This record gives sequence, structure tokens and C-alpha cells, in this order.
Amino acid sequence: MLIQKPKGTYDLLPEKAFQRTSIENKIRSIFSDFNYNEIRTPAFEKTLLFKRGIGEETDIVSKEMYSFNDGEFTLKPEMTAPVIRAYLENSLYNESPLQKLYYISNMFRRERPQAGRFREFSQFGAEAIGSADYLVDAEMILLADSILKSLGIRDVKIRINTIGTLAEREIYLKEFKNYLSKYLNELSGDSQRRFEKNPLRILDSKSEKDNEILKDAPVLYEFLNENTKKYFEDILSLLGTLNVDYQTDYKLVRGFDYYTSTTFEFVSDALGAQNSLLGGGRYDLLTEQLGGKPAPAIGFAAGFERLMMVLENSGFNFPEEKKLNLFIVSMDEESKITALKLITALRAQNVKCDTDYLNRSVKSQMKEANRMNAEYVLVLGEDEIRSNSGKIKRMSDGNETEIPDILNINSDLFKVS
RNA sequence: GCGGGUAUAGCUCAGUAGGUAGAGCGUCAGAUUGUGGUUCUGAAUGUCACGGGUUCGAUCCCCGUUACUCGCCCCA
Repeated sequence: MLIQKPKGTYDLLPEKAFQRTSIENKIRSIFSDFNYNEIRTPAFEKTLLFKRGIGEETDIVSKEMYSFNDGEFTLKPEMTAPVIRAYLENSLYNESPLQKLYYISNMFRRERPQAGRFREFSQFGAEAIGSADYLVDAEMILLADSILKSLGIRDVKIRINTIGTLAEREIYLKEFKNYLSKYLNELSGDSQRRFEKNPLRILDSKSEKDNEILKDAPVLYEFLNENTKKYFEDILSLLGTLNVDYQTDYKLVRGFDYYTSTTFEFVSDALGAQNSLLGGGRYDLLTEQLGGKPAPAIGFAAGFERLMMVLENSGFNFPEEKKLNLFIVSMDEESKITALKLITALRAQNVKCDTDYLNRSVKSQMKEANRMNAEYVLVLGEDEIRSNSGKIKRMSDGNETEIPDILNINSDLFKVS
């Protein structure tokens, strides 16, 4: 019995891996344009970091983490807490009061896999730490939007909301739970459970009946004070000025404990049930929760697998691997050795070339060259070795060019295209 | 953790009203022996997911298991 990959993981075979890498590079260049710098953190952290950061009660921490060494360490299930940990541990605030960081990294959650959801998955995201200016909120949304736009993605909707301060939310939750308690028996089983654990999440329930009940529920926005509202309105008007197409959604909340005030989400219909492509928000209290000095911060994270799904569904024109410039067909021991010498010299001049290693017939080697999409083929045999001359054949039209001194072939021949 | 669907060649999938399997694509070889893409000819490859039951006989029917997949939950 062959050993199979673990549930919820996947292999990226060469074609897909190349596509993936080229999309990554595109994303990096946008981050760079926005003056965000890459940060890399360990694949695993102390489990305590996630308990404190994400919240002990969340599903992720309570039942989806890959922990080991008697629970001391955990494969990272998300990036914000590790980035903030690194920020605090390395005192990045001493280098510059505003840190603009991005990452592209793998993460791990032991969830039930489904479309767009894996156990080892990849996210790209950004964190801006150190400023409570609403301009940073706007820039963050602009950054996320620019990345998707640069990839030609048009059919995403931007939803934005504010969930206010902790104090404001407490007052609201009291009212909200008071309202819901009248309908508790009518709520879906999931929402009845959420009522105790995380009542805010009832707001984005998928149940129709829940949504019927929510129609007349108190609205969080109305419980926010003037400062909070103004901050939010300032972001919205700025986004309007910048021609960002968004919708406010007063029911948009976030799953993790560390979020405060601004929240946003980019959703796509091309994704199926897991339609959230990107999500983020402000988390002004996280640095303190992790035992560091106060620092207001905002960030977003986007699912890489889901992004690739959207691109594939939208017929995205993925770049292709560079063509093989030259394939050398060899026929005997001596020509094989000469071929290897020759391609070694050419490779040193950045010519992408290869030769046969399976002692195949000339015909099969030609087929192989064709399969590799080689631009030119050179056949090396006894005659060519003896005379140190031969012909390179251009595969697109079969034209052959006389090469007088094979051993010192001019690499410029292959540089065009 | 809960529910639905699926499991046959490397890939996409047929099929047998129960008699141990096929196609297309791909791979390999050949079409007078040193030249590809087209065409033609030929070949290899499957414990028909695994275990049990019914049966003279199961890839097909029944039960169980596992894997994959979609959805709930959760989240990006």
C-alpha cells in the first residue's frame, strides 16, 4: 500500500507550482510598492501565544491546533499573533514607530477539508503596527484591493464595518442578548450555542430563520459613540475619494478575540461556500494582550488557495515556464560527453538547455525535445564530433543553421525570443 | 464534531440486468536501421479502494471500514 499525503494537504506539481510562484511574485511586488516589508516567523510557536492572541474559546484554539511536545508548541494556525510577537520581541517599534509588514506563509488547522479549505494552507497578508490614523485603515483596504486588481480580479465585493471598542460592544451585547433571549428557542442550534459562547457571531449566521429574527435586532452601529463613528465615516469617505467600491455591512464581525473597531472582508461568488477570500481589521489591543507595550495595529489575511481558485475560475492567463532554448541529441558515449560539456558552457551564459540521459533513439530524443518545447535542437554524432561542425534545427519551422565551430558555439544564438 | 455524494488503467470516464473489464488522452516501440510536431500499426499498465456477507460464481447486490469530495460548524 502506497503512503498517501495527510488529509487536507496537497501537492503542487511543476505546472501549478510555477503558477503559484509567479502569483506570489506579483503579490510581493505590490506589497513592495506600498512600502511593506516581508517578515518570516517560525513554523511553530509556543502554544500560549495563540491562546492569548486568538482567544482560548475560539474553535481554532480549543480544537483545531496541531500541538506537540505535550502541548508546549503549536504549528501556527494564523500569522497575526506571530508577527506581533516578533514585533515586540525584536522591539521593532524602536527602529521606526510605524512598521508595515507583510508575509506569505503556510499555516495549519485541523479542520474538516472542503472546497477552498485545507489543513495545511497558505495565506498572504499585511500588518501595519503603530498608527491609529484612519488613513492606515484606508491604505490597508487599498492595498488588498490593489493586489486583487493587479491580478485582474473584478468580481469581489468589499464589505466593511466597525465593531467599536470593547466597552461599546459590552453595552451592545447586553441589549442584543436581551433581544435574542425572547427568541432563543426559535434560533438555530448553532446560534443557540453561539448565544453563550460568542453572541456576536450570530450576526453572520447562514440560517434563514436566524436572519428573520435578526431583522429587528438592535444594531451595533447605533451603540457606538461619536468618536468611533467619526473614525469609521472618515475611512468611508476617504475610500470614496479613492474610488474604492465598498459596501458597509453592520453585521460583519470577526472570529478572533483581538479585533476592535474596523473590520472588512472581500468575498467572491466564484468560491462556493467558503466565499471569504480576504478578511481583516483593526486590533488595537493585541500587543498589550501579548504582554507588550500598547500599539494600535491593523491587518488583513487572504487565503492563497482561494485566490488561486478565483483565478482559475476566471480563466486567468497564467505565465508559463521559460522555454528550453536548446536540446542536444546525442548518439554515442563520446557525443554524450561532448553534449554535457557544451550545455555546461551554455548554461554558464544563461542558456536554458538539456540533453538526453536515457540512451534513447534519435527519434525519441527529438520527441523529447518537442515535448519540452525546445526552440532549437542540435544533433551530435560521430560526424559532428569529427568535423566539429553541425546544424542547429529551429523546431518551430524546421529550418537548419550551419554551425562551424560547435565547441565554441555562440550563446547569442539562443538569447532571442 | 455532524450530514450528503463518490471510489474501475498515469489522467478523464464507460461497463457488466452478478460469469474476474474497456474507450479516449498520455506513456513506450515500430513504419527498412542519424531527425520532432500529422498519420498508421503495435505494446505495457488495473489485486474494478479495503474487509466481511449473500451466491455455484461479486467489480456489480447487502453490511462495515477507509479515502476522496461537497456542505454545516469554523474561518482566509
